[in-house]
Formats: sequence, C-alpha cells, structure tokens
Amino acid sequence: MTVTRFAPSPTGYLHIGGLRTALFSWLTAQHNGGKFLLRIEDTDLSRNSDEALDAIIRAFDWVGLHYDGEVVYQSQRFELYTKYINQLLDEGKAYKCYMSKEELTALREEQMANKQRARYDGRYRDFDGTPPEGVAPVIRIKAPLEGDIIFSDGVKGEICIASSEVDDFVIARADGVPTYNFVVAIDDALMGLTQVIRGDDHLYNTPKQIVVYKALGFALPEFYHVAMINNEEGKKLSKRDGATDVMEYQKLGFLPEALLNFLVRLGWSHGDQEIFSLAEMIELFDPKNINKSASNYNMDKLLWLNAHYIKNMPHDKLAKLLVSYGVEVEGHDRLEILLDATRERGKTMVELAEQVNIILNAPSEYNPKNAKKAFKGDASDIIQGFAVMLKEWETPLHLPSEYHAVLEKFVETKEIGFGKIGQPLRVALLGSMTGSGLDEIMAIVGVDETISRIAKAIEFISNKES
RNA sequence: GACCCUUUCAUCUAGUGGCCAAGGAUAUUGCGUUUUCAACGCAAAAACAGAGGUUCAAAUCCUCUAAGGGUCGCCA
Repeated sequence: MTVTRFAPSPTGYLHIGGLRTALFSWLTAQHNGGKFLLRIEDTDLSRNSDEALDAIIRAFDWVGLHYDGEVVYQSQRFELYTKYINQLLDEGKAYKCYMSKEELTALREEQMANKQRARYDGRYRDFDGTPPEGVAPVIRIKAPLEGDIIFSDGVKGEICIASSEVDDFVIARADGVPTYNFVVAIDDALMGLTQVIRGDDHLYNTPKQIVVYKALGFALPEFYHVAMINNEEGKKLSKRDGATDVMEYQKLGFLPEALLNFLVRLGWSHGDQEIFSLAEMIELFDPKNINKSASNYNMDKLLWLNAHYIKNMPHDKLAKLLVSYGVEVEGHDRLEILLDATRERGKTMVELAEQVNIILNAPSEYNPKNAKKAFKGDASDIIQGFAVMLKEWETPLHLPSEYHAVLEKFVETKEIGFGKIGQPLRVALLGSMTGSGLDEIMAIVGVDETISRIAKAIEFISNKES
C-alpha cells in the first residue's frame, strides 16, 4: 500500500511551499488509495512550540487535507531511537567521537581554506585508546569510505554522490538526543513509507539517510525531490514577498480550492489543463510528472483562479462564506440578485465583500470627478423625473427585469438615451461611475432606498450650485 | 571554495528525435459586447540560455561554457 507523509518541524506556521509538498504527498496517497501520515519533527527540543503545531493543523483543515491515523511525534520516540543507536554501537557501525566543538570548527575552517568540502575527518572512527577527559562524546555513524552512493530520484533521475562527500555524521548529540537524518530514516522506514516526497533542499540529506537505511537493514522508499518555489523575481520566497503563511490566504480572501489548484500547477501539469477540482487532481496526479526545475510564484494566476472559483461557486455556499468576511444579507431573492451582480467583480472574497457593501450602503460621498461629470446639465431633473416615475409605477417592483422596464419606459418617454440617465443614476446610487448593473442595484436596495438615494444626490447637486 | 541540481514566451507550462517556421494558460495590447466597470468572446505580441558535436532530421541525445538554485551543523 502507498504510504506518504508530511513531516514539518513545529517552528512556525505552515508555509506555502510546505503546503505544496504536502499536497503532492497527499494526492499520491489518495490516487493510490493509500495513507497520508503526519509526523512532527521535534527532536530539537529547544525550538518547538505547540502553537506552531496548531497552526499547521488548522491550515490543513482549512484547505481540506486530512491525515490518516495519529500524529507521530518524534520527541515521544526517543527510546526507540536510542535502541537503534545502541544496536549500531554494538555492531560497530557507529562509534563515539570525542572531538570538541572547537576542534571541529578549526577543522572546517582549514578545509574551507584548502578549497575542500567541509566534513568530519573520521579521526575517532577506529579509536581504541583512552578517551580525552571532559568531553561528552557524540555518536557518529560509519559512512562508506569508498565508492558512490547512488539512488534514483523520481523527479531528478539518477543521483550519484561520491562516498567521500558523505562524512561520518552525528546520529546522537552529546546529551544523547538523536539527530534529524537518523530519526527521519528510522521513522520513514518504520512508518512504512513507500514514497518520500519533499523539498529538494533535502536532496543532500538523502545519501546520509541511505547510510542509516543500509546500517539498519531497512528497505528504501522511492524519493521525490521537488524544486523550490521562488518569488516573482525568481529569488527565494521570503516574508517580504507577501503571504507565505497559508492561513494568511484565508484572511486575504482566497478560496482553498483556488490555492490548491494554483499550487498543484506549480511544478506539475497534465497537458493543457489549468482547472483541477480536488477529485481531478486525485485522479490525474502522478509524482513522476513533477518538474525538475524551480518555479516562480505568480500572484496574477492565483487571483485568476480565485476569481474563477468565486464565479463558479454555488450561491448558498458563497453566501455562507461571505458571512466570515463580514457580510450578511436578508432575503433569498435579494441575495441571489446581489451575488449575480457582484460575483464577477471580485477576485477575492475581500473584494467581493467590498462590492456587496458598496451596493448595500448608501454612498457617504460622491467621487468628485465622477460627480462633476455625471451631475452636470439637466442630470438633476432627469433623475428627479425617474424617481417620480418609480414612485408612481403601478405594478410591484422586485426583479431587475421589472426595474429595467421602468428605465426603458423612462428613456422612451423622455426621448433620451440610456447614457443620459445611466451616469447620473449610477453616481447617485453608488457614488461612483463604475459598478454593477443599475437594474440589479435597484432591485437589491428596493424602491424606497433608490428614491432616497436619488433625493440625496439632488440635494447634493443643488447645494453645489447655490 | 567543494559537491549536487536546474535552464522553452514577462510568468506557469505542453513537448520524451520527424506531427514544432514550438501549443495552452496568466499577465499585456487591440477589437467586440455593455448605460459604466467587471465578466465574457475574438485577435495580436511574446520563448527553445550560448557554442560545438551525433543524426537524413535536434527544443528533445552528448560535450563544454554561462546564469540561477541547493547543500556543506551536536538545525530540521
């Protein structure tokens, strides 16, 4: 059975790049009817925080990725790791190293000065003398001295790294706490991972982990190293580039389906298809099609996708969502008309909420430039005349089409074009010259409010003139 | 510095030796539609990093160069 995982360290919020690798892993599991596990890499006890873990799980909930089974905490598995450390020590596959931190630093500096890759020189590998006093040893694993470490990466192809590049790295700190590359290999093996999908910043950890797999006799999973997401300029994504925290996207008014669709197309594709529902992603995703190269974050495309999902969301769902962005609307028909009138005008939920509020709330001021243009000449008389016609209209007015009939009758009677009434009426109703259709706006706010807004505009015009 | 990886329009990408004088999408520009804006429709502009090979044929295979990225922790 396919088993994948996401293994964050709880040091902050869920990063947008992390979400993409999580998504790739999750999709791989779903596609194959397997399991997707969550493991918390908290072996560095000084850097953990519970809030960070909460934030990660909340982000998962928001986008709708679920993990199977219980969350695995590495900090709760130290006994297990210690058992394996002792086993390797007993078998002579690991050893104690008494080198001090100062000595290590000196060694690294010397190697760098000699234009070499910095690495531990193995000086305690076969040590059987008397250990120096006052140094708590670390445990190092014996990496191969000769040959190459070769593995096949599902994304990058065959990776070959000379053993001389992989040193006898530390598997347990001086205080006995095991280190990352050691526990990752153990957990991935014990948790039954079949595919390990992670950022390609881990590419160089893979040969180290393979050393552990081999020493412990574990079978290797398939590795997939996914290239990074850069900012719009092609540089490393940082907080200065805007939202990197997944939950930030909710605040900005993005829909989870848009965010996931955006992320899945960063580094993966299926022919010319751009829009993927979650179900389609699951059906079509194959990690073998992941791109080798890094991709740049592209806000415009995210916005386009978000607009797409807003436009295509069922009204009741959209209305419910709008509540969390501060907009609540009474009346079923009214809501329908309102959403029809606004949904194509907002690329985010925040913008959509703004559009809705512009219609719902009478304008507190008129855009000076627009007012000047729209309220000139006989504009006041025209909208006044329209208000009268509305007031005296004999059949009840509810639907946009009914308001449209009034408007049509009005331009016909007055023998004017739509443009003549359209501009002043729009500014009277909204305060600006752009926005939703007049018929819809009037249907939403109703006859009384329409007349009242017109009256206010007329007052404004006469004040200006006097 | 060493090692490893990457390179198709501004951006995301299709492309696995002939179907490619390179296709789609976003963004951009123009036109249409509309009482306005948006949405939508149509159109335009826009790329194989460079140089050498291999081949009847190269975006695709090989070599080198260049540019970008990653890694070199008792962090993960």
